[in-house]
Amino acid sequence: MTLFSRFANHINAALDALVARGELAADLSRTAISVEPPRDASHGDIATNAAMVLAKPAKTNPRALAELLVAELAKLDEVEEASVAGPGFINMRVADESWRQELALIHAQAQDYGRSAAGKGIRVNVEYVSANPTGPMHVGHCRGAVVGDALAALLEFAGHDVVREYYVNDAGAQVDVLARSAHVRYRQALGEDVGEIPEGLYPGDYLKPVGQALAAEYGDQFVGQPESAWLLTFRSFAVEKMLELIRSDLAKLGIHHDIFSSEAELQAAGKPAAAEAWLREQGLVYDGVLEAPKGETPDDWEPVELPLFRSTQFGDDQDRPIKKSDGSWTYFGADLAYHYQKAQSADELIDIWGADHAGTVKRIKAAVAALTDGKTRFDVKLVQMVRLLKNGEPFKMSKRAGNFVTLADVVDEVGKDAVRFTMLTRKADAQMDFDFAKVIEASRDNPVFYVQYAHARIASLKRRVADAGIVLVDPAPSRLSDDELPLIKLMAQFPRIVDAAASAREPHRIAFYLGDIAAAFHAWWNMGNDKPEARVVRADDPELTATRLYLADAIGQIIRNGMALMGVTALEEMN
RNA sequence: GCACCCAUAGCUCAGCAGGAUAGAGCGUCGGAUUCCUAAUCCGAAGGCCACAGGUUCGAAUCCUGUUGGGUGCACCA
Repeated sequence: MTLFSRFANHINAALDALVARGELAADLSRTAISVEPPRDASHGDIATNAAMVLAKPAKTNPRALAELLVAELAKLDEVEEASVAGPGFINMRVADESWRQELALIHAQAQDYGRSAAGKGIRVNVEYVSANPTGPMHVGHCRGAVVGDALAALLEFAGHDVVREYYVNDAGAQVDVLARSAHVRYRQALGEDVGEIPEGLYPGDYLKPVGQALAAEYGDQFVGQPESAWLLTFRSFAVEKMLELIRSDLAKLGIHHDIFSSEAELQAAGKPAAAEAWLREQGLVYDGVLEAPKGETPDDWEPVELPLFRSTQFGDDQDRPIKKSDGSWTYFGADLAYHYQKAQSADELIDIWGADHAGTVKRIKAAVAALTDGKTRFDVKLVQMVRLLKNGEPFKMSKRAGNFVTLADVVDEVGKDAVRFTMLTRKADAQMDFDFAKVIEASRDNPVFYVQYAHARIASLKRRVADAGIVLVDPAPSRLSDDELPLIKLMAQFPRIVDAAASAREPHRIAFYLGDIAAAFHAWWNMGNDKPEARVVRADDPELTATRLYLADAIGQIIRNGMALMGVTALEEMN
C-alpha cells in the first residue's frame, strides 16, 4: 500500500476511534476529507482538513476536533509529529523510515507503482476520434485522439474497466459524397480523363488507390451506370478503405480502439426506431414544428413538422429533431440510439469532442439522461482548437491537393512522442498553440525534451557505473541525505496524482507532474556539478553509488510510468 | 439575439473535488562550466487571480451579473 493511501486509512482509523468513544457522530460523510502535502513544506509532510470538514456536521469547532484527532494520530509510529495549525488543519511529519520504505515500494511495484483500485472496476466507455470515414486523419483530430487515448489509459490504470470506442459515421450524406468521389477515381483508374474533380466532391489524391482497387474488383461494369446501380457498393467499399487509412494514421500515434461501431449497422438493426418508440411512450418524443432560428434566419427557412425529442425538459434551448423531413434519421436521432447502445454495456460514458460541437452537448446529455433514467454518468469532454505555428508564425501547408495538414504529416515531422506529450501539456478545454519548431526544440522550455532529458540522464548514470567498473553492493537507504528525501516525497505523490487526474478526467496533470519530477531531478543532478561528493557515481564508495542509483532508478521508473499513461516512450539517450 | 468554453506575472500556462503567504517556464537582471550530458542548475525583480456583488470559518476555485476573447446556433456532421 502506498504511503498516502495508508495515511488516509490512519485518518479514518483515528476518526473511528473517536466514534467508538462517543466523541464523534458515526454517520458523518468523510468524502470531502483531503490527505495531501501542504503547500508549504515547512508545515510538514501531510496535511488533512478532516477536522474542518467534519466540525460543522459534528456541531463542534474545528480546532477542538483537530486536537482530538492529533492525539490519536500522534500515537502512530510513523508520525513524528502531529499538530493543529491555522483554522484547524492537521499537519503531520512523517518518519524518514516511511519515506525510505516508499522508495522500496516503488522498486517492488515498478511499472505498477501508481496503479490503483479507485475505479472499482467500473466499466467506462471512452469514445474518441470518431472522425468521418471520408479521408485521412486531419491535424484537427490529433488533440482529441491523444487526449482520449491518454484518458483511457489513465482510467484503466486507476482501476476502471475501459473500452475504447470509435463511432463510424457511415450513414450520412458525406459518405454518399465519398462514394461519388470514388466513382470518379474508379473511372479514372479505367483510363478515362476525368479532368478536375467536380465541385462538392472530395478532391484528395488519397482516393486514387480506392478507384484502382474498385477497378480491379469490378472491372468496367459500373461505368456509365446510374448512381443507384453502384452507390451502396461503392460506399461500403470506400468507407472500408478509409477506415483502413484512418486505422493506419491512428497507429502512427500509437492509438488502437477496441470497437468500431457503425452508424449504418445501428440503423439497419432498427436501434433508432426502437429508441424513438420508447421515447414516444414516455412522452419525450412528439411531432412538432420548430421555431425559426434566432439571429440570422436562413433564406430557405420553412416550418416543417418533425419528430422532436423533448430536450428542453433537460435544459436544452429547444427540442431537437430526430428525423429529417425525408424520413431518414438525423445525426442526433442515430446518435441518441448509439449512446443508448453504449450504455447497455458500460456504467459510465465519456465522449471526447472537438469544441466546434459544443452546441450539441446539451441535447445528447439530455438524451442519455432520458434513455438511462439519469443513472449513467455521462461526460462530454470538449477539446479546444489547436493553432499550428512554425517559429511563432501561422503554419501553412503547401500541399497541392486538399491543402490540409494531415495527422500523418505532423507525426512524420516531429514524431509520435513529441506530438502526444505536447498535446497533453494544456488543459483540454484551453486553446493551444502547436509550434513545429518548439516541440522538437532541445531546451528547458520544451517539456517534452526536459522530461526526456531527465530520463536519459538517469539511463546514462547506469551506463557510467558499468563503464567505471564499480561493483554495486546493496543500496543503503539510510545513507540518503536531506537533499534526497524530498525526491522520494515527490515520487510518493504519483499515485494520488493518478487518482486525482483520473477522477477529474484530466490527463494533462500527468504531464505537469512529470515536469515537476524532472525539475527536481535536474536540480539534484546539478548538485553534483557544484559538489563532487554529491555525485551519484562515486568510485570511492560503491555503497553510496548503489544507494543513489537506487534513488535515481526510482525516478526513472516514475517517469516511465507517467509516460506510459501518456503513450510516450521514455528515451535512454538524447540524440 | 442565444448557448457553451475561456480570462491568473510583460509572454505561454499550472493551481491537485473551497483551504494556510497564488506557482512554474520564457523574457529581464545577477551568478555556477578543471562537470555523472551546463541540452542543466542557483538567485532576484515581477500579481487588485478581468470587474462588481453573493454563498461561509475560508473563494483564483462555487453562484449571479457586467466587460473582453473563442466556438457554435435550423432536417449538416
